[in-house]
Amino acid sequence: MPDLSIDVVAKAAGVHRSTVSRAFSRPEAVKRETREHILRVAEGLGYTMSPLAQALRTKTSTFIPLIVPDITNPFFAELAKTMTQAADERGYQLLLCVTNGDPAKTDGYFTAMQAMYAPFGIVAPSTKVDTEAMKRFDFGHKVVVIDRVEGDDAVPTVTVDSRRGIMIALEHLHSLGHTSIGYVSGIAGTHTAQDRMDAYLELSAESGSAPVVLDSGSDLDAGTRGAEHYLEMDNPPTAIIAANDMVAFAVISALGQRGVRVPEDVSVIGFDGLALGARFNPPLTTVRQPIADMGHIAIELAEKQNIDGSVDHIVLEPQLLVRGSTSGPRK
Amino acid sequence: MPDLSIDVVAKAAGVHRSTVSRAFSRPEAVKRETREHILRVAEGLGYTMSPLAQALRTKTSTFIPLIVPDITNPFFAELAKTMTQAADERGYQLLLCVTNGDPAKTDGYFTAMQAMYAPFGIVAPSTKVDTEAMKRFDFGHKVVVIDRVEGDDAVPTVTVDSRRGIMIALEHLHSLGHTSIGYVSGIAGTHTAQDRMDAYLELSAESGSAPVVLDSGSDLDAGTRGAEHYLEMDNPPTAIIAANDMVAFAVISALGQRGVRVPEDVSVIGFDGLALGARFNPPLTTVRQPIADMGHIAIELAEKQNIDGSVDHIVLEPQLLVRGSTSGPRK
DNA sequence: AGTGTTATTGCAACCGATCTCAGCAACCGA
DNA sequence: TCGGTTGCTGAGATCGGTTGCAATAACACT
Repeated sequence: MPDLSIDVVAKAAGVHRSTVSRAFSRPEAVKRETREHILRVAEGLGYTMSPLAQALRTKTSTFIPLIVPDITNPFFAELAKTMTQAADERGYQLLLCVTNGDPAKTDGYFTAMQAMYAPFGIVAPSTKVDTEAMKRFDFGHKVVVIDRVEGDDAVPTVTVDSRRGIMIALEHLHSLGHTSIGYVSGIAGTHTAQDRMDAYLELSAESGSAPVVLDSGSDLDAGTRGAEHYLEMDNPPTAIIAANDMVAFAVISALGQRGVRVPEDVSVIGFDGLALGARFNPPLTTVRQPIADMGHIAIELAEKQNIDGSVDHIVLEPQLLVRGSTSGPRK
Repeated sequence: MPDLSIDVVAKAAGVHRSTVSRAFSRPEAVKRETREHILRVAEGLGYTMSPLAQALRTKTSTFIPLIVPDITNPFFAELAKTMTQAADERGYQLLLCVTNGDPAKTDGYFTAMQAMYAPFGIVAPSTKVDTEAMKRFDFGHKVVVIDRVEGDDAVPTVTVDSRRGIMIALEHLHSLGHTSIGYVSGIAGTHTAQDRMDAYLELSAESGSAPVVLDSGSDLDAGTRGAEHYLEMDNPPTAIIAANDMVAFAVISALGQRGVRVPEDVSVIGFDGLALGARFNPPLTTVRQPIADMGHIAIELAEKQNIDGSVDHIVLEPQLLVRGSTSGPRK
């Protein structure tokens, strides 16, 4: 395959470069026969335009970066999946950027994005810090964030209603007959995590029962710690709300290792609605976030902003997803 | 931030473009003072070179595509994670490409890669088909595959020794006292899946016990089907080897829903060594693949090939990772 | 026939780098 | 002092496209 530039196609079709260019990117500007002829020739040669050259010249590309802290976390993986799809439905090419929670890397990715003329970017932040970094770039105003953002209405966001989600979980548990419901938080840092926790505290108090936050630290072993705390209690709650599905998995696993059964001994409900939850043991009851919608909406918001400058803040409704990890309280 | 091209830096530093260029990409070719001066000026302006322009001119970029069928599968997620790291340790930028098993998409990605002057690519194939697609590109000879490849020694590969892995699993189970050991296969299509199955069949026969392949179909519900098959048997095996961790999860989950306990009633061992397995209920005993090594090695192989044209086939050793899903046979 | 539009296409500069080649100054030995 | 290196820098073409502008063709109308 010798280098296939626009010029060779032009020559082969007997027209000028610019005509070939137009045939591809501004079809209405070239006579139909000519265009069809060019396209046919190009096809025959197996020619495609160089996105690099295009980006360089037009100062805008179809690369759209998705910045996530950890692709290993199934939530982000599912997000990435739906976003890749949403992206190339619209002719974009998603670039996955994994920061591992390193703000320096976030910064690096931002400058890289700018250099690549990305029309916009999507950020699923690990910590509030990331959104700070964001603001240091004028690029910052072409980013949509999958989290709540504080004190900056200029950036579009899409989130799920945390309070509503916790409420749903609580209601589900109440309806099952639980009155003592604990909470295990996830990794702190995001507004979302904060919101869920706050919601739990508030709603719990409102319903008259004292909130029981199981010690969970702020690291990956939140689940384990929470489980230990549970075991040490004289009067442990009969149900546990986990800040997210991963934490729920960890809690159930840790509990299981100590001989505590779910849902027989305690009910556990997660928050996320990961597909993985269906294959957990037991299948995880959880508050489902419409992840696929989030992905699509994020891209729509970005495009919308790019066109008319509008900045929306979409809040989606979570849903209860009952599987096997909750049941009536023991005894 | 007005456009920051090499020319503005040149002007600001009072030198010619080409000197700035050299200051960055061929430091030894420019006088030290000059270089330092330029670098300082550039720094002050917050200038970085445009990877696009560079790629266009040099016909080689630092984008390296990682093509996976499904990022939602934790195995690929972990691979992606270690590869991003390995990549940017070496100054590359990993582009995650998700095919969802669609060969057409694989094709599309390949041409995109070529267009972006990727120096090489990494493919973790979902099916044998993908590697076919690969060969249609001259790019094909700058790809390393994370799987075995048949009939084409020209492409570097890195895999883990399937046979050895199954052997390890079998030995572990035997040493625990199991004699009747079943197998649940994963999604068919990759050589790896095939190899594991073959190894099971062979080794099982060699050890004198009749192989018991639990019906698992070829789709996502392999685990469920396997579990059902297990339940229907008059004399079910006392232990099960799952083709990979995800299948193991599904099997345990399905079994659990039917009241069968792991490892009390049946032992289950997986294959992969996913981090997630540690948080499963029970924590999954498994044959661990050195995923991180695979990522690094894949990149090394690619670089090596690019330099001296050598094509290696690395086969890594798997390890036993004992957690909680295996124990002695019941009764 | 003369002139004004409109539809197409060609020309050439430009995007932000790289790289070959040539120019020039300093340095070396004879 | 002069030819020969060597070291460093500038010129300018080039990578693969895009796009404003000019040129030409085609068609309509008076």
